[in-house]
Amino acid sequence: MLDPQLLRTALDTTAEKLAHRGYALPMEEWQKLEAERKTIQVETEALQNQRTTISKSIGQAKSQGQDIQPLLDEVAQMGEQLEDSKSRLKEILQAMEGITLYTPNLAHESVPVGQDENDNVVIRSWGTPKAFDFPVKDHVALGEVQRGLDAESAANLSGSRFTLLTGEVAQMHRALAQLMLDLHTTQHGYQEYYVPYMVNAATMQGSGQLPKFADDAFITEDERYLIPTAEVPLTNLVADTILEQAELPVLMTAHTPCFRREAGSYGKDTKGMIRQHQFDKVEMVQIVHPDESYAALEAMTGHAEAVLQALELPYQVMVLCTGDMGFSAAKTYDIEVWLPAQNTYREISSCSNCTDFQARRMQARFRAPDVKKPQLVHTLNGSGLAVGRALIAVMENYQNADGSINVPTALQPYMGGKTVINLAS
RNA sequence: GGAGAGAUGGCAGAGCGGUUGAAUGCACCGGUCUUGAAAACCGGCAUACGUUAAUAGCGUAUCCAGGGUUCGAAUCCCUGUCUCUCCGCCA
Repeated sequence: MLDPQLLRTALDTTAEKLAHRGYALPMEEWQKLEAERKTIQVETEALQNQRTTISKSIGQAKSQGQDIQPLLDEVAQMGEQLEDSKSRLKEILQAMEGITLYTPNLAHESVPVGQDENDNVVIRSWGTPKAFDFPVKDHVALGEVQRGLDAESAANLSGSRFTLLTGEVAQMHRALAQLMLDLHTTQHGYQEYYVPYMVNAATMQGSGQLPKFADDAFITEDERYLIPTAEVPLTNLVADTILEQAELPVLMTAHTPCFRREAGSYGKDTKGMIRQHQFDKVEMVQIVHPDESYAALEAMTGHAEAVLQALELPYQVMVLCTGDMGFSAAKTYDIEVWLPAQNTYREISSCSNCTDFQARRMQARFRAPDVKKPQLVHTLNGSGLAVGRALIAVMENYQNADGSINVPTALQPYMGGKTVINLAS
C-alpha cells in the first residue's frame, strides 16, 4: 500500500510514476472520494461528539434524580442522522481502500523505465558458459537417461505442471536445498525457519498477494491459501508488531514448497520442470531500517549469487524495468542462470526491496530511540534459490556425453561424496 | 470430535451498562535525594485516523474480531477466531 498522504498531496506525480508501471490510477474517482470523505468524516465525528456529550449528561442527570426525558428527546433526533453519516463514511472508506489495495508500489528512481521484460537491463554477469563438444541434452532428456525425472507419472497423479523425481536426482534436489540453507545460515547471517504452508487471507493481503492476485493462488475449502512463496509467512511474522530499532535487521530464511496456479501462463514452458504448480524454494527475507533497505537489496542479491558461485553455474544479474516488476516491489534484481539446452539465461532468483509497501499493509513498525512515533520498517525478499530450477541448471551444465551428470564440488558432501550420477551405464 | 474456562495497555491484573483511554502493581523514561548506585519520594509513560503550518491544540476510534440491544457498551446478546484444562483420536 502506498502512503495515503502521497495520494492527497502529490496525486499527479504519483499517478505518472504508476503509469510507468502500467497502472492507471483512477484519479478522478479518487479525488471525488477524497473530497467527500473529508466532509463526511468531519460531519460524522462532530455528530458522534454531540451524542457522546448528551449521553454523558443523561448519566449525570439520572444519578442526580433529574428528569432525563428532554435529553432523550434531543438525542433521539440525532440517531438517524448519525447512522446515515456513519454508513456513508464507511462506504467511502471502503471504496478508497478498494483503490489503494490494488495500487502497486512506486519504483525507485534508479529503476529503468520500460514496458516489459525486453527493457530489463543486464547489470553484470559471472562465469562463462561451458563449451560442449557433443550435442547437449535438456533436463527432460537427462532425466529420462537417469530415470529420475518423470513428468508422466506426475501427470497421472496430479495433472500437468507437476514433476516426480526419483533416486539420485531426488537426492540432488534435496542436497541443493540443504546447501542453500547452510550457506545462508552460516555465511550470510540468516536464521532458519520452518513455516506453515497454508496461510489465511489477512496474511496473503499483508504481503500483497491479495486481493489483486487471488487467481494465482490455490485456496483450500476452509479458505486458507497454499503459500506461493515462503516470503508470505516469513514477512508476515512482523505483522502488527513494533520492533525496537536494535532488533533490526531481521534476517530469515526457509525452505518450503511453493504453490502457484500459473493462471495465464498457458503454453509457456510446458515441457520439463521449469514452470510447475509446486516447486521448492529457499527464500530469504529481511526486515530492515528504511535507511538500509537499498544496501540490503544489494547484499541479498549477493547472497543469492553466492549459491550460484558455489555451484559454479554461470549467471547474469538483471535490474527489472518499471513495467516488469512485481506488485509490491520498488526495485527488483532477477538472477538468470545459464541453461545450455535452451542456449539462454533463465530466471532462478528474484530479489526485491518492497520498501514500506508491505509494512504498511501489515502494520510492521519499529521504534527509534530518538523518535517518539513508530515508523514503518522496510521489507525485502529474495529467492536463494529456486531449488527445482537449480536442479535443472546443474543437470544441464554438468552433463556428460553419455547423459551422466557430474556432481558440483560444493554439492558432493551433501550427496555422500558422490562425484557423478550415472544410472545409464 | 465431546465437555468446560478464558481473551483488558510492554507485562501482571481490577473493572454494579453511565463523566473509563480504562484502577493498581511491575517494567520503562525524567526529576529530587546521594560522592556514585540502590532505596524512597515526585512526575511522565498507548496506537491509529481526522483537522491543522504544527511531531501544538481539538475531535474520532481502539479493552480478540465482526454484528446486535441501548440515549450511552470493556461491561448485555449473537457469530467467528485464538488460547487453556479434561476426555477421545492421532504422526
